[in-house]
Amino acid sequence: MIKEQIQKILDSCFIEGVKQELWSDGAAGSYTVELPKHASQGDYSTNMAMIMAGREKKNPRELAAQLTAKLSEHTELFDKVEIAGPGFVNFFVRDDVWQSVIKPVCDQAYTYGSSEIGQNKKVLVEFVSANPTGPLSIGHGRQAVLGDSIARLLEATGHDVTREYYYNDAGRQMRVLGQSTRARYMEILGLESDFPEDGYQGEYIYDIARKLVAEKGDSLKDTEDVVPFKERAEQEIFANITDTLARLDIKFDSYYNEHSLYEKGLVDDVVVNLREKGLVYDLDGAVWFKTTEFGQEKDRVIIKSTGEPTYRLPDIAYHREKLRRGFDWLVNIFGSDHIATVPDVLAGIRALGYDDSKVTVVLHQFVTLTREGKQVKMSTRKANFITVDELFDEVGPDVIRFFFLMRKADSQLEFDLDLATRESQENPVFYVQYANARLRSIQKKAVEKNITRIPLEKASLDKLTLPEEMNMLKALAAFPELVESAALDLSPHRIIFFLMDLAGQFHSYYNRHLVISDDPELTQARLWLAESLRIVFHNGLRLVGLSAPESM
RNA sequence: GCGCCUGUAGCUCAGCUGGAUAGAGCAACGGACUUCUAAUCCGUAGGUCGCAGGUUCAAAUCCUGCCAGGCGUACCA
Repeated sequence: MIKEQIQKILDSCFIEGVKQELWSDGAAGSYTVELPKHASQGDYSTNMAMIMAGREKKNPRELAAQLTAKLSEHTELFDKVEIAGPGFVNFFVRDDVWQSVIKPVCDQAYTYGSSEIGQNKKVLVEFVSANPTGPLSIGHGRQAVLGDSIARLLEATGHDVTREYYYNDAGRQMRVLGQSTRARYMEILGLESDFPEDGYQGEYIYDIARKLVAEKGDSLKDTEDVVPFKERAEQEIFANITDTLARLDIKFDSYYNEHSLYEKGLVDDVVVNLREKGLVYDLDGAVWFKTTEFGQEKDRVIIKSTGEPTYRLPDIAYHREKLRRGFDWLVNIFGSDHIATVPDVLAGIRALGYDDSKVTVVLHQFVTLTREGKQVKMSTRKANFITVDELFDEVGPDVIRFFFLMRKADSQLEFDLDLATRESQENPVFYVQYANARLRSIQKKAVEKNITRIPLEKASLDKLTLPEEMNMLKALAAFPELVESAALDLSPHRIIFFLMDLAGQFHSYYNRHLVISDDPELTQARLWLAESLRIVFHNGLRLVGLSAPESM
């Protein structure tokens, strides 16, 4: 908000200069207000003079001097305005402007940082979307946490968010799951069984088979049909998955079954539609989609010669359906192994006459697991992977969420099992939560000492003059902008880094200065600062689904 | 071969649409608890931002070419 004020003032000075013919309007829209790295360079700076100089072949420092003269008149906001370096103009904002940020923070309390920039735009966030063939692995965990945190950020910025889980219970994978379950069932009964070569070897299949034996005895032993086995396995595994997600405080608004697309004829309809447009053809008994017309290297099969569709076809139908359901923005969270599907789906919806710019795909790289400094290899089929559940039992939801959010999606994420499970105290999540708990503790102490906060209007906030205090106030002021950009860029990791930075500032301040001191006026001012810090810690933690404990 | 992602301190990673002296945590070393929680703090040390060119007043950031790693490149999902 302070940044916006500065931008406005800067714009008006720019226009004024154009009218006075000090410079042309060539630089309009290309100069920026930015945050300098060093305190000596002010609170904000602008590169306007250098941009103008580049276009007009004038001396940047001369232009900067003229700009500075205009800006210096705004004493309601600035202490001073300086020219520096090659032609930067640095703004030094008055202390009382920073001090005044406490009021909106405390007034808005748990809504501080939220906004309406999303304008109620309907967003569908699709994530996890794992087929029910086994428990959620660490890789799914990253996706679950990433998707849910992105959804939370979008909600906080005024979007109308739907969380959706898309799955397929009809494909080859599921048939193998049914066969695997049947084989284990027979095995438990002591009967001959043929475990499929590429079957699911996890212990959980035995659990499901045991339940079947307990419920049905050997009544299924002559059933050649794998469907009852598949259905039972699916039911159990899905219950397990939703339970795991619930433990992480992740809930979906809808589960979309791929099968329903076939039932409604929506898959066939895509083919008919594309055929009308001349974008599909038959070759070698298969049906091909002319993806080359959309900039790709080669055409792709959408229906195999066996008559079965490839994954592309239902995916295209599904995405068209999302758009038909009235969503303005489709956010898909995919693992990097799904890269190949993205261009096909985009080409598909474009071919069908829909706007593919409404689709944003967040691709996250893989999670590598290390234990004792060595990488652990994982495979769902061989069931030698670590599940989200197992991890949960060892470290709890906050550590899981925090670990997965500490990296941007583009980076491969190394999950150090020793660090996560061993000494949980070394974990940075506690560093942030501890700051929140300490702030609460200060407030409790004040109550014990019978010190109650006087109304904010009566507090002498001008007592907050320490550099540490000014820096924290500046961070508080920047929080709403941060939430906005983290939401629009779908980058929850920025919230994490902000919180770690602010926690560092606060811990340092805490060790050096007393909030509750002999000076009653100063104590009041600092108690209000503490309250606004606590609010921002709370809001930041909740925004990415972390808890904000009051004591630790 | 081609496409996407990554390469920044010993390790794990930030660095927003190019900006002025590249940051943090861990690990290492030395300090701080009769004061609001030491799950904390203070200090020291650590860098040719993979390499080479180019664009720009300004490049870790943009462009090109190499090198290294990951994921894809199926009539598997």
